[in-house]
Amino acid sequence: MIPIYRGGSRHPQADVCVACAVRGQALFGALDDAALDRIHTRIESLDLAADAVLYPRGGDGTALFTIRAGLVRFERSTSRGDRRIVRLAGRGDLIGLEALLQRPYADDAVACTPLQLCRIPRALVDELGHGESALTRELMLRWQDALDQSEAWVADLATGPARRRVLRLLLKLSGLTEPGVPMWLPRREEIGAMLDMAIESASRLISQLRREGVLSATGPRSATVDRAALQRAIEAQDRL
Amino acid sequence: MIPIYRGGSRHPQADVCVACAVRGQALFGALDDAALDRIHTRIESLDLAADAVLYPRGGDGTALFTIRAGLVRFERSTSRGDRRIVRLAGRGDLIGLEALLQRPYADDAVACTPLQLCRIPRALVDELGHGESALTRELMLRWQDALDQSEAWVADLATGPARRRVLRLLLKLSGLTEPGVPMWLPRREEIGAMLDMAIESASRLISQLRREGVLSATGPRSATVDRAALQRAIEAQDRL
DNA sequence: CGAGCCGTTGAGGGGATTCAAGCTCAGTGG
DNA sequence: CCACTGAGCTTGAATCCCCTCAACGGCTCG
Repeated sequence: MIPIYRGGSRHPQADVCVACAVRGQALFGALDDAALDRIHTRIESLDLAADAVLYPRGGDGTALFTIRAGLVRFERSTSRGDRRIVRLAGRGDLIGLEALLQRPYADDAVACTPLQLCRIPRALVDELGHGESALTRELMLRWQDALDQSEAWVADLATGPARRRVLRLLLKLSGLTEPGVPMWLPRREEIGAMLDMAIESASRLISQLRREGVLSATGPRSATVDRAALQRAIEAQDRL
Repeated sequence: MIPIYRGGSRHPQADVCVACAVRGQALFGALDDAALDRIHTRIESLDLAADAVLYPRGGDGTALFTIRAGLVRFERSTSRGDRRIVRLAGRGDLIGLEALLQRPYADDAVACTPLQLCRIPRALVDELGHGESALTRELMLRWQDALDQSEAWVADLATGPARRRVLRLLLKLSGLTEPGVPMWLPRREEIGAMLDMAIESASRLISQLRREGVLSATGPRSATVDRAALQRAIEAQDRL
């Protein structure tokens, strides 16, 4: 586990940051240890249970968050009243960027799995941002990544017949999972909200893929996928 | 029209920029006239015909663009080989932001209508960006807007039955049109690529809406919508 | 043990696709 | 001048995919 205390003179959070597994890919990865030392007191670690709401759409953004472990989904409710999941974020992603612009959060952010986060106050980034062009560039990268993810969502998960969409969702989910550990398998209702289909359709397709050996459940909300079989299934699907 | 020459000492493009109708909402809107004077020689005006490709996905981004007039669509091709329109941009929008990150363009950008653009070299923004925190903030705003648009696309245009998606597309298109002028009406094949439906379905629904009086064609690729009737139709649709 | 949530499966109906034909219109060349 | 062509749009008919409605089983929890 992460050591909580090490050098007596340093703030515990500084050590946590230095040892952090995602630091290399996180926002402050560009900063050196000395800079980290200056900011550690402002960043707080945060744990959330699955299905907990990290922030609501419209809530005023006073902080952004780095995902150290787990999966977050972004939801909106449609004019019809039902919710639609519009994007996912995983380990290393920086979310809630709207906060930097003094804007309300654009989506509900909800934990898919148990979450480990770092909470970064808006003011902290503002302070560091002055003149710190490496940090600015890092921020823009995050924005572009999020945009890219969202557009890919349209092209991959909102296109084609139901079976194709489920297959591509499994591909994306398995990509968001570190090798070895089983993949997060959404509830049927959640698959429906991601792919715009009825829960019965989601259930039928997941069951079918289990029978085909593409998928096998390891728990109520987790599974392992046969990557090769999945790839074959997608190609077969696209050939039609 | 825009005056091309005014003060003898200034570069013609400077006058164009000062007089530009979208300057208030454009990237360099934050800059004053003096600053504009320094950069005008680097920005060039650009006109494109409908259906022309502004830049291709994967092309290396050496410039970004401000839309002065017209509509741009962003396309990707799916693994199945067919294309999918994932987002639209209109007047005042800044596009091709990836260029700032020395990244290849993420989508094909194609003109929906005749376009008037300003081409902004990447290097220019880089230079101005040093210390210029107002510009940086402006950039981040653009990024967040694009992300928001993309997520709204999922929630609005990729959700629900075909009729609902067509209605919401008309709503979005009419919102991107300045009042008075007729709205751009996509080809049926383009509607299909935006809403993931067959061209026959798109045709049937457009025809039906025309019969209902929501829509009336003013040309082969333009139409006017009855905003009130459209709103009523959407609400009726959502009530089901 | 009953209540409630979640997942599964079946039956039936409806909406969207597919296949097909015919239409208008612009451009081309006899 | 006008048939010829091809692209885009429309409409019909048949098919099929997916939704809806429904019933049922496993599971947790009060």
